[in-house]
Amino acid sequence: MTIEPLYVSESQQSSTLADRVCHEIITAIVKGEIPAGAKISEPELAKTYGISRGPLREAIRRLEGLRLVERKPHIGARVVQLSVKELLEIYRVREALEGMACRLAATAMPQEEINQLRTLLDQHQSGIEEQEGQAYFQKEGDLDFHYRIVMASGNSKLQELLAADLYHLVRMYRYQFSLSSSRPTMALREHHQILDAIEARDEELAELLMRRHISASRRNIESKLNQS
Amino acid sequence: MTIEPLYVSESQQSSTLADRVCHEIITAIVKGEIPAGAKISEPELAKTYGISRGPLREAIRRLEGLRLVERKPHIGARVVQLSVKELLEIYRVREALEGMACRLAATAMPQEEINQLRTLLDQHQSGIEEQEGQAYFQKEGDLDFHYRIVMASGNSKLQELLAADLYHLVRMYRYQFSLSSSRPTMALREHHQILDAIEARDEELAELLMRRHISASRRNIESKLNQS
DNA sequence: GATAACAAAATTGTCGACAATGTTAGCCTT
DNA sequence: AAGGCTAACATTGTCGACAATTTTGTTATC
Repeated sequence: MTIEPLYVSESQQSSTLADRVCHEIITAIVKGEIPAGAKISEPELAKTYGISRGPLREAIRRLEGLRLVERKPHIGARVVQLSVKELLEIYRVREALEGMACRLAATAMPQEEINQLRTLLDQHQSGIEEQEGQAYFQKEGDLDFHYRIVMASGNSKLQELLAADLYHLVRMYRYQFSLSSSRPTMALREHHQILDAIEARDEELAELLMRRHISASRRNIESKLNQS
Repeated sequence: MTIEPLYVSESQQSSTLADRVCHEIITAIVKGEIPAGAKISEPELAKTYGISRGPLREAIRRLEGLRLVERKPHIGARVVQLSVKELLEIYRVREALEGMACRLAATAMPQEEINQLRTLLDQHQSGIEEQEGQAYFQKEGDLDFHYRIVMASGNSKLQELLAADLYHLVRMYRYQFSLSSSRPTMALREHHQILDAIEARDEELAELLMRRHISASRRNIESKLNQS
């Protein structure tokens, strides 16, 4: 049984070419099939996806808004070039936004969802112990936990900014830098503590723990990438 | 030989129609010239701005990413409908993001910029005392202070999310709900305190004060709009 | 051999026309 | 008269062609 990545609106029967292709390109960029920094050729991509340049350009405009590509007038669009500096910046943003999300979730998350999330964490535990699919759990599983907290905040603006915008970039970094938390056991324990605070309806603590959790990840990455 | 006005400046020399018209539409939406909740007719708008539907649709795709319009396939785009609930949600996001921005600014803001910002606050003081142009200072002046803090954070992701995305919506609300801080003196004092904390390089305090400042604005709006 | 100017090719930007879908108005049935 | 069906209309979605701009390649000059 695989955990459905909820944040990927999948199989998109969006009925419009631009929307459908937009999602396909997002996936391709996140997975590195279209490499970072690569130029996006409109005629080439149009042929690849079998559509005309009209809808494709609309899709690119959307990707521009998601900060997955950068466009210069009359020159063209390039996939964003990932840098360590920007990755660390994103973690600062996550620390702020997910901290707030966690604070709100402490008030708004129904007990039923808390129980479900606890079950999910237990599955992650199994995943780590078995060493099987560890990479999966560390990557997508971690993001799944964070995703559920954000959704539980009940704040649609937070949900949009994090789940719809930022997580694409986060996943892109994980794929391409092969970033996996080198501290899965520690991270899992922190997830449990965060959930404890939410269940205790302790806003202050919930926010504090989430911020520490993300801050620790940031410092972890920082030291790992600085030493090279 | 015709003499072109060299300083068309304000009207975005973006060299591409889609970009130029996009900015024009943003302004029109923020100011309410295209009212909230209104349907966006592509043929009509295309005629208004004297362009064809191609670039216009690209502009609309961009507005969609900025959350200024909502699009439904085969039905069309509408300007977002502002609600009190969403306004309060935005203030939660600002509390989190600008709190973080303020924390970073406490480390990164050069003394020179701090001095300039202090001067700006003194001008705001004069504005309030004279009662002349009070509305201006309360609206745009307040946002100007916050804008400078965000820029001083040195975090490009924060800058994008706040300055490029969120502030459009904030300004839209201010225009259309005629929201002006009913506590200009208090707000100005808080601005000074925040700047004091930054000058003292006290990250913790700077973040705390900014969060309180925005939280107070939120509660102020909350009580004012709930009583009606 | 290097550089600058020019010409050719490729790419992006824009437009108008056609196809697909959604909406509306009128007619028929009950 | 009310409700549903149908056809005409309007709007959105898609496409191919043309214009404007940038990039590339060539040639001529120093």
